[in-house]
Amino acid sequence: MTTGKGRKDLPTMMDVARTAGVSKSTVSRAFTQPGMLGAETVARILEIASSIGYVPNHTARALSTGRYGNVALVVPDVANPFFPPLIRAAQMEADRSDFCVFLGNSDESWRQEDKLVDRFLSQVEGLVLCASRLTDERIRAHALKRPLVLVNRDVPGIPRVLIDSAIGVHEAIAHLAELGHKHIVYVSGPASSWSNQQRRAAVRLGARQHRLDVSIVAARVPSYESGRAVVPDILATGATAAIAFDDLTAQGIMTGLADRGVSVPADFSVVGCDDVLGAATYPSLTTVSNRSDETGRAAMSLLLDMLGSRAVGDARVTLDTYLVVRNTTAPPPATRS
Amino acid sequence: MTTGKGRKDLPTMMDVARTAGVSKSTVSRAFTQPGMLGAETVARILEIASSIGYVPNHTARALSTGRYGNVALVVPDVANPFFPPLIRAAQMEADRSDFCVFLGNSDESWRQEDKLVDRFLSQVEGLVLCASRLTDERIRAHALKRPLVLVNRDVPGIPRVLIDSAIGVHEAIAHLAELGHKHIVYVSGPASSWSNQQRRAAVRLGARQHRLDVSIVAARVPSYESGRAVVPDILATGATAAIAFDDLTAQGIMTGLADRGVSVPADFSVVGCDDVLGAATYPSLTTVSNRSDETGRAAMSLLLDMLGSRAVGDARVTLDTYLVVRNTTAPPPATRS
DNA sequence: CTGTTAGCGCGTTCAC
DNA sequence: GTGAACGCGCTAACAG
Repeated sequence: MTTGKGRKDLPTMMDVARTAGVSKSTVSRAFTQPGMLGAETVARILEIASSIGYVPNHTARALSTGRYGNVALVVPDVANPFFPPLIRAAQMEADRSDFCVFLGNSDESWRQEDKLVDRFLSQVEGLVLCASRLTDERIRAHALKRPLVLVNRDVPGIPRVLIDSAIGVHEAIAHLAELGHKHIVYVSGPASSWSNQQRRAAVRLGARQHRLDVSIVAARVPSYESGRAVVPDILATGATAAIAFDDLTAQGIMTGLADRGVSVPADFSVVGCDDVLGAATYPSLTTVSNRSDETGRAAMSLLLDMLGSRAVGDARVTLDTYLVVRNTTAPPPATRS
Repeated sequence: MTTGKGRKDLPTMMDVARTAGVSKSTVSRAFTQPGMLGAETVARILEIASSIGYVPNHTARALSTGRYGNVALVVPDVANPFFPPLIRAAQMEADRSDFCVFLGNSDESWRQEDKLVDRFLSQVEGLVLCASRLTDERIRAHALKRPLVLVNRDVPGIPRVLIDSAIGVHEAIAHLAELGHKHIVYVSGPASSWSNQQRRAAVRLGARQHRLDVSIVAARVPSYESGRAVVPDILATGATAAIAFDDLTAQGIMTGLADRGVSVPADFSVVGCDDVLGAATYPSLTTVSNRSDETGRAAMSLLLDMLGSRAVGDARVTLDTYLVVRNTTAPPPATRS
């Protein structure tokens, strides 16, 4: 049925065809295969088109070609400073190939993420899932329907780009050990987060190598508030240094510490992850680097390659990290140890 | 024609219909008007559908109904910390009404923005343009085709939601005047930015009221680097305080000042705008508040209202601001004035 | 080089 | 309560 009367309808190919005295096909070709038409014909059609404000209907084109010209990008939290640079880079990379990008915010929930993916599936050619909270099975199921690229999530068989924070975390442990710390705490992030699992494992391994005691304190959601909230738990462990899941959490921890009169780094050392705050905090935060923009670009680029049917097999891109030493780490207080 | 052989095709309504022994229409109704069907029929169909992974094709539905179920959100720079909370809020508001949202990054370029809008037009029901860099005419032209909501851009006749930073800026001027400053400088943002024009005007007006000298220094793009780069120009004016277009610029200025051994706030006062950094900087930044998340939610909500054809006329929502005094402002050095 | 035809997947009148 | 037929705007065969 028609779209109704009151609605403002865009001019269609037919409108252009009529006022140009040609058939729809000709108009169509003027836009998709100009080489097949007379140069003047093309010019005239494009002229008329723009004069009446005609723009090819993306949707109708998609339906008939199966090429949607859209991709989807799903993240757990747009407002988490880790993601905006990634989103931006991915967006611009997609744009270079004239793709439109849907943005989804899963709000750290797998249900929401699953819903979004289903909604996107029928109007995109492929998707990038960042730090997906879905189960491996769901991811595989979705990947069966559309090309899929994962970011910071390691599912064998699914193309993925991973920020290998293990290296940076190892450096952080070594750094703390060298400073003389004997007992550290890892403040974890979301349980379903691959990055969190990787970092936790790296902390455990590094601690063993350097013969450090390590406690784990859980901050479910990576945020300033979470970090601030778990400070009592952190202090209760008796550790002299903390490695946080991310910078946001670390920043919250610093505030919580300050609230309790514990000064950083004199009384307690803090290390973040992701380097999203730059040197903005005071003291400036020692943290593990990241390259979220490169990650976003790489993931989108990989996806576009897949769409170009250039087979990509079981791609597994890895970006490594390093420790950025600033001013929140120092030897433990002399009274301790 | 068909989408080809090699392509992975989603299950269609027809597939569900066949394995359920009913017609396509019935399947369609099961999803859109369950009330018209037998309760058991509906259940069985939905069951089968999800078992074979069928999801209604958004695109085909859009084509036949004219309701795309999509909206677009365009911002100048996703990575500018002002926007992520806005994007997030807008995204979630749209999601509450089951809308998918396209994200566009205009990269501070009107050409890019125009291109994006055209690409979006034929697959969305409406759009939100944030801090648009387009001319009034272009905006009006686009608004003719699709419901449009502006953020921080004031075009009469087009629904818009504005953060009225004038109030906060006035407070900032009063604050500086009270501290004893006689000469201040406004570090401007993008020329085509409504917010920038508004802030500049507010600075001018406030300065006149308080009998302050005011110089203008231009930082084309709002960023850390820009702020840092214009510090020589700022110092050259002989002013004792600066109001920056935004927090990013302010942060850059603080760094540039530190590079030259000018200490804040003892030697020089700095005020930001947007309060995106929280108290993360050191000294913590005195700034003008913003409510970017509310703005995002309000804009999207307004757009959805328009789509629900609840006429909205010439809406002009305003969110006011106030000065957040922290630690980058103090009396000017005694040696001066 | 250009016009004609069929059909992408779905929603929706109509009949049954 | 359910099935058949048409059309949304466009592209891709097929003629000419």
